[in-house]
Amino acid sequence: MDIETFLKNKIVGALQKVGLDVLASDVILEHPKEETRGDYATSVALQHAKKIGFKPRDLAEQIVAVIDRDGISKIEVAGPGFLNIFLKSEALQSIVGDVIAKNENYGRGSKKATKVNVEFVSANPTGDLHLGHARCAAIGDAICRLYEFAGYEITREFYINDAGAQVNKMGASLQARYLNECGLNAEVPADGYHGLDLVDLAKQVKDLYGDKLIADTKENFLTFISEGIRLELEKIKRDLALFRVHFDLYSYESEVRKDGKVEKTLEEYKPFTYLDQGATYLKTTAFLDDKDRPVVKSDGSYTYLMPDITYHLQKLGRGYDLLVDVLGADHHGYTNRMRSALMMKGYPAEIIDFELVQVVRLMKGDVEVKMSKRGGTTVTLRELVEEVGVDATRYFFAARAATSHLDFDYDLALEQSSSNPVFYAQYAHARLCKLLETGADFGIDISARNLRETAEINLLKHLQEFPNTIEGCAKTREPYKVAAYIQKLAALTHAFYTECRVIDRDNAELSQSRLALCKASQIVMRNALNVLGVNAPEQM
RNA sequence: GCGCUCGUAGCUCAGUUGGAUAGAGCACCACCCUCCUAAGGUGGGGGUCGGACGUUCGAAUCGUCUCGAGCGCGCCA
Repeated sequence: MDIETFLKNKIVGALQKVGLDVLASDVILEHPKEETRGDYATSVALQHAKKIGFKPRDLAEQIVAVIDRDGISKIEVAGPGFLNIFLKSEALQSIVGDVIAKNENYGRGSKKATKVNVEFVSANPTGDLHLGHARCAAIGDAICRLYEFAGYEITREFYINDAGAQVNKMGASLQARYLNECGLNAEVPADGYHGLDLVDLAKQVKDLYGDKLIADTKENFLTFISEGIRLELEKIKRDLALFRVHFDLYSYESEVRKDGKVEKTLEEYKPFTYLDQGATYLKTTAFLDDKDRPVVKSDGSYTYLMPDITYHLQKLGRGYDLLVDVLGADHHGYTNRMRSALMMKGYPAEIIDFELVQVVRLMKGDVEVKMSKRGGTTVTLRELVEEVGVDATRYFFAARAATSHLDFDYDLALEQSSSNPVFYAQYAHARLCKLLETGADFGIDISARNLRETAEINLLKHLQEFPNTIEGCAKTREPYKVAAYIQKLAALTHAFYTECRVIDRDNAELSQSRLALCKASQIVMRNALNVLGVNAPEQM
């Protein structure tokens, strides 16, 4: 049993003796910043005193009087009624053996029955992935990794809008570029895609088809669209792989629309639709929306919303307990429409959740970098990765709350010093690996019984928090808190390294205990970095 | 006008769902290698938590109002 559960059970037991029924899961243990306040502190007495007509301090005194002291060296009442708990050192030292035994599974949550579908990136197949997609990819994948590590069953899904107006524009733009490649005059439409990446695709199309597509026929146009989508998607998948993001499922809008599935869905929504000026509206205001939304235009074609609803219902039909859509923050108006539409079918509002990812500004010093070097309109994911690397990019994007605007500091991401958080964490891991290698002949003492320095104890306590951190971050989908955990772990590791000499030929027993702590810390650092999709190098 | 996301140190951001003296990193200043990676560590200055009122033992956190920023409010996606 881990220490926190062990303590919580003791507290619950004590509360029972006083006549209060409290669940162990409702007991909140804190880690006081000041050592004088113990290894753990809790405010249970303040929270529950009123229920039985006690003053908080009196209840706290009662708890101290009756609590089982096994494993506890000291427990005292402080301030308005906090309980400060001091552990016996053996209790803390036992963490080391626990971590080493579980190794790559330390921190992994128990298997949950919840099946979660996370849809993210879902970029239109009309151009390269850019900065915004990169942040969505980093956050989306980190959320998935968090969920998986915490024990949830997850599906990573990418939705491809291959049927709307956007792909028609892309097809027309590609056609113009192709004609240019064939030495003919043609202009990319004003509202088309002017990026130079389409020139590359046009060359590829020409290599495949020669000049067979020159004639301006419907059939040829459809070929430009299908080939364009295929090639764009190939690039997107290649860039995602480079970024270490892999999807379980790619879903196509064209598939969603097949076999009258959208028509059927529309039919099912009949009780919630009405006609206005030739267009069909969905009564989303009956639920959470502030405005009804058109689903069929007056020309008979669907708005984007209709196939989107069909698609979400199809996802739910596959048996997920929760859908998560990771979207750019400018899509926030979309959330209530979709949620309302699902509620019309009887789903609870919580069946779907949205992660709104705020914009990224790329900064070089005080100057914002807006344009891509290659003449494109924005900086692409590929460029970013080539310049600063996958690890730094993923870490920086995942290390901030999705809802907050992010300034990505180019120079900082490249810096090889403690200023750069990624470097700082990876360096801590490499240092631990080096110590373990150098001290390999000592062997490791899993009991870690010689650890008692402040730097050692602080590190032990932090290692102990890892499983709870994972559990909590997964529930709230906040990978940036894992990054915060990593930074603290790195700081404690470096402090330990400086203050405690690990390999000491004159004191083998102490060395064995400290090497065990190194091993445990190395495991936790590696597991934590892995949650963010960042490598843990063994040497630097 | 309505809605969403925000407003915390000079800068970038946390703040464990209402707890003790509001934290971290960067930047700045001063220290620490005869010894495992100084690619590191220790210490220091720096705050009207945008503002006001309210809720209670207790508010950066919850409520109302207000000021400011960004985004959204289409038979676009």
